[in-house]
Amino acid sequence: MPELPEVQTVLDGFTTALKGRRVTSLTGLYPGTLIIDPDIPNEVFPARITCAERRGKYMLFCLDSGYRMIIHLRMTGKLVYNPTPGEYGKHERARFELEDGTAVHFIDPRTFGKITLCATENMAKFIPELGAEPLSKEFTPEYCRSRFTGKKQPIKTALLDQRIVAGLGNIYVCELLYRCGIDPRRPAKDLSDKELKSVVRHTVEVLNEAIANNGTSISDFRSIDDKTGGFQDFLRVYQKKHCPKGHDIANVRLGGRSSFYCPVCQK
DNA sequence: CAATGATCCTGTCCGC
DNA sequence: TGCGGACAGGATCATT
Repeated sequence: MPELPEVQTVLDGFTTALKGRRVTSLTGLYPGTLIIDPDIPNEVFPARITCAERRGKYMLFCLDSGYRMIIHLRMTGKLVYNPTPGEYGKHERARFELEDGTAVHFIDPRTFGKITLCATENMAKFIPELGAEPLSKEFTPEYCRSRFTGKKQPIKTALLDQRIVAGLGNIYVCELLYRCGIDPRRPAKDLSDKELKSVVRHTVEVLNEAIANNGTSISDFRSIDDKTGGFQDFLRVYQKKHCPKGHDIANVRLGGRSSFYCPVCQK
């Protein structure tokens, strides 16, 4: 499931694959996958991508036709560059055709992923409120304190809230809390300043390690070249039976999500 | 306003 | 072997 490091990996690959190339068309192949802002005409393509950035788990693109594109992979979305054009299996939900005849396929078995085309001034309508980028200087212990004050919900749930921190998902929150030695069930408001410092430090640490390894290939995550990520080899608690120290891992549901932690190491 | 729950969707895995 | 059911979960919407 793509979280910040996986989205960054896909974005880098997609940008590289499309660098200097003209996209001749974008075709939606499943109802609801391709969303088009009613304020824009249909002539979005052909176009070149002139800029690409990530915001949380959203990929944002500028097109030289003057419009914007937003891609969210949700659970199972993948972008696959295919140098030999043609059909691409039953889970293909959208297709970018390039002028040289190659294509990028949007593959998404569970169909939650979305590609949005919109006018620049309408961007905000298609992107929800997002909190701090965890790899920016905005993400500090003081920021966490301000957002966690009065929050009774578990720290795990608060960190998954994209309005508080943008880009974290279930895997990395489980992992960073293990590194912090913090029980995921603890109310967010109860964390000490020292613990918030630890949360920030370990969030940055785990995300940077994952990015360096091209993400985590749990489920079926692949980069655009269909390569697996490598961070799954470094997971310490997520879907594990034992933590690195040999203790049994517990799995509780918090906010409807399975939450792996070590009852001995995390207090 | 905060917190919880249902929803979307399909591949995978488990038990019988 | 095959079937039903539980499970996975990001974001959104509805409910408490």
